[in-house]
Amino acid sequence: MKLPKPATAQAEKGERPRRGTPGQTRARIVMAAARAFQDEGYFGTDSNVIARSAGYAPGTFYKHFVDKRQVFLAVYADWVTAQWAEIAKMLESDVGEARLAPQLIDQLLEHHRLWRVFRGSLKALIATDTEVRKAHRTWRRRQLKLLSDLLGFELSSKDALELLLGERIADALADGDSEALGVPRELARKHLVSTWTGLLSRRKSK
Amino acid sequence: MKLPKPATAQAEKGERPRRGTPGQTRARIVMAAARAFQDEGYFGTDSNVIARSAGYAPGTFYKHFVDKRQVFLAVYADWVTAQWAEIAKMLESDVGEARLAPQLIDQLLEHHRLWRVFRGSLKALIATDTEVRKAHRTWRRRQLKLLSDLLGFELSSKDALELLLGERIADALADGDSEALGVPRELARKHLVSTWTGLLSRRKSK
Amino acid sequence: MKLPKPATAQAEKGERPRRGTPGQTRARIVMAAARAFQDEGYFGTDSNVIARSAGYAPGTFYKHFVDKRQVFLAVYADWVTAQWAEIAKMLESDVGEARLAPQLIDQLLEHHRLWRVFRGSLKALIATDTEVRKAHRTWRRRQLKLLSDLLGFELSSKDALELLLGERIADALADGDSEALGVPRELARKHLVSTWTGLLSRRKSK
Amino acid sequence: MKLPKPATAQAEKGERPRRGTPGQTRARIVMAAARAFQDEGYFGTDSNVIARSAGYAPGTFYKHFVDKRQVFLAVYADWVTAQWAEIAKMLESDVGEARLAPQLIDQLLEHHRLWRVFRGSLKALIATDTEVRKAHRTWRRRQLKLLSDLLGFELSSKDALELLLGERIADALADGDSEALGVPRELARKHLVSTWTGLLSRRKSK
DNA sequence: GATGAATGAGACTTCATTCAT
DNA sequence: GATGAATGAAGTCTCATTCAT
Repeated sequence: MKLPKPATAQAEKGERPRRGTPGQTRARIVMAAARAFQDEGYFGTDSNVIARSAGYAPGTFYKHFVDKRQVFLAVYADWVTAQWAEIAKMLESDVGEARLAPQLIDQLLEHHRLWRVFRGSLKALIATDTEVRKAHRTWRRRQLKLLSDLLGFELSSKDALELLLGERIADALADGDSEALGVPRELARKHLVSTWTGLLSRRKSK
Repeated sequence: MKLPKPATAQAEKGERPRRGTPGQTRARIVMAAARAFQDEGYFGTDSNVIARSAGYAPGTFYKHFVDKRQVFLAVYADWVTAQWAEIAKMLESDVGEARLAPQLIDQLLEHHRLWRVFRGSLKALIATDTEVRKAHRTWRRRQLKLLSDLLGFELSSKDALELLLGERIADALADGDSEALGVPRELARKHLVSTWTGLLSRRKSK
Repeated sequence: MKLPKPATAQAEKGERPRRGTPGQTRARIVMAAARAFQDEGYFGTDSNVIARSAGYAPGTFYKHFVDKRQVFLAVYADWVTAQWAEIAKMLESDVGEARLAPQLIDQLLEHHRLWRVFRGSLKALIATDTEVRKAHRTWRRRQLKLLSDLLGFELSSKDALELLLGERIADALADGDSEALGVPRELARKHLVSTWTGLLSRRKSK
Repeated sequence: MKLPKPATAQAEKGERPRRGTPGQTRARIVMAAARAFQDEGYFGTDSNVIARSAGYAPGTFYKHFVDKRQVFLAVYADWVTAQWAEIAKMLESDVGEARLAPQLIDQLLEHHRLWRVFRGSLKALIATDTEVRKAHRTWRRRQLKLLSDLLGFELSSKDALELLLGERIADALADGDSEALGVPRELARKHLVSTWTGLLSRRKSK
């Protein structure tokens, strides 16, 4: 199973618009939206700001997305896609077995740290917005499938639980929740590393 | 250490408003807000609706809360308080050791299920709103302290991590995230029960 | 059968707002809307303009009408109501039989002249908007009933046809359509007068 | 006097666009606009939709019409032209005198029924838009002239009034207004037929 | 002649908040 | 303490129109 390239790949950064292809424009808007959602949260920005900060007029936004929620879904798709692209790359590289799990975890943590605010909005939307919830479940299933493919074996429901926990811990570390409880970052990190070490040790040749 | 009574305790249900004590009015508004936040989420309701559904005029809302965020904080406080009151009660009751952990966990899960949407909003606000974030951290510390008191021993950071995980799993179960990953509810529940069984077994007489 | 008083009756003209009763505010907005619809047509104004010209902020408009269409319906109701109030008054006055029909017709023509643009919008909305169409039909039935009551006999379908024609001629005169065809205003007027003379002659004592 | 052929005559149906003569393109856009105006009304469609549904890009629309109002005028012209072409054809055919009037009326009614929504928009625009009003009056005069030509005698202003009434009745039937008043369709139709029978009986040989 | 991406003013509507009563 | 009418800034979205290709 292959995840699509993040749409933003098409938007050469630093570029200004003025009559681009729909794909580029869309990608620039998604990038701007990602930034905005991360800076102010979904409920803290608006489509006009997103369009302008991508270098476009408000109307352009709605030529590419039927409503605000749709950019959110697009950003979400990019987020998942980008993360799994990195994971896949690491798994396919020839980093020594011992160093692989820490590396994966560090990238997981970093990713969640960078997208902390976005993920806050995501949680709120999953709870209220049916369409976002549906998208979220779909991504879940795909992630599981993808990881099975990458590891070369079927994941048990125990594995899936560990995966889920991993993500939640990453979130907790990202928003400083664990520190508030006096859990040292390193402890949490170790927990994650050991979980994944187990997972990775079982993988088939590649 | 003692957590305050949930403010809503003051609002005898079924009561109609009209010139109550400030405390009663406030409590009624908090209750109405809780319902609204749970039904539509923080970003899906408005202060006028909350006031009206509590039986008051919009202005009354602002006599008791300087802004919308403050009711949210009040609801949050109630939420934490109510949950810990239940936990404390269970720990203080003489339920047999063996049945205590499952009972605690079931109440935890139920609590998160009932407040799923509210917790979605909470996540979003923690990520964007400094004041909510601060409140969240304060509650965290108090929870830890409270549990120590209840159990009669100092919690290690490992314990704290387990606690954190427990909450996150409860959230995951509440919003159906685990099902999407094919994790049977029972598996997750068992994980929680075993964690808490360990915790409880170490407690000092009371 | 009695038609309700036009809501605008409540709005003492020339008055400025600042905390009125809902009824007064609503009435002022309806009056402003009527003016706006008459000056620029339904599609030529907007709710903000209407609110401002009634002396209110945009939000106030939506406290009284769920959307723009609803003011239109309110203006429409006022229009019909006002016209029939005048008709009823004339029929109940003791103007000599001979002078009654001309007087009625002149008021009909004047009324349509004054509301020419509004009636244009009405036609467009009847054709496109289900809710307006429904309202229109309801008013139709009430008008017929009311006239029967006023005249003291049941109207035949032939009478109803004449009524309909009368209104359409009034419209045609109002928008200058008859002049364009070289139909002298007086000719059309006479036609109407003779129709109504017949109608009136049959009425029961009262 | 001769009315121009409806422009749409140039657009062979079923044809796809792409580099046609200006006339064909224009005609296709007019056809698409007619459909749109009839389906959603003038205020319910937009120029982009019209262009696309004619098979062109938005820009093409503005190559052929300086603004939205101009297509409306073109559709209007087509509407009148098409109707009078049919009337002329009937008058020139050798249908028996007795069957001519009913046939004319039925086509009149059908025509108005088919264009009900369009005519609603027309009414609104006549009331608000000077240019449309001017066009309307011009058409009126031409219709009168044309009918004189076809009948072979000068129409009196009484005749013109009957004509006007006929059209208004056709409108009333088309939008169900007469039914709402309990006027049976057949009654209205008979009224029209008898008017036209009179008119036709006076015509000079041809 | 045709394209279609882009525009931006502006319409509709919402909602947190105020304040005179 | 309570009211609720009023506010107005701001957000979502539309659409007639332009213009570089």
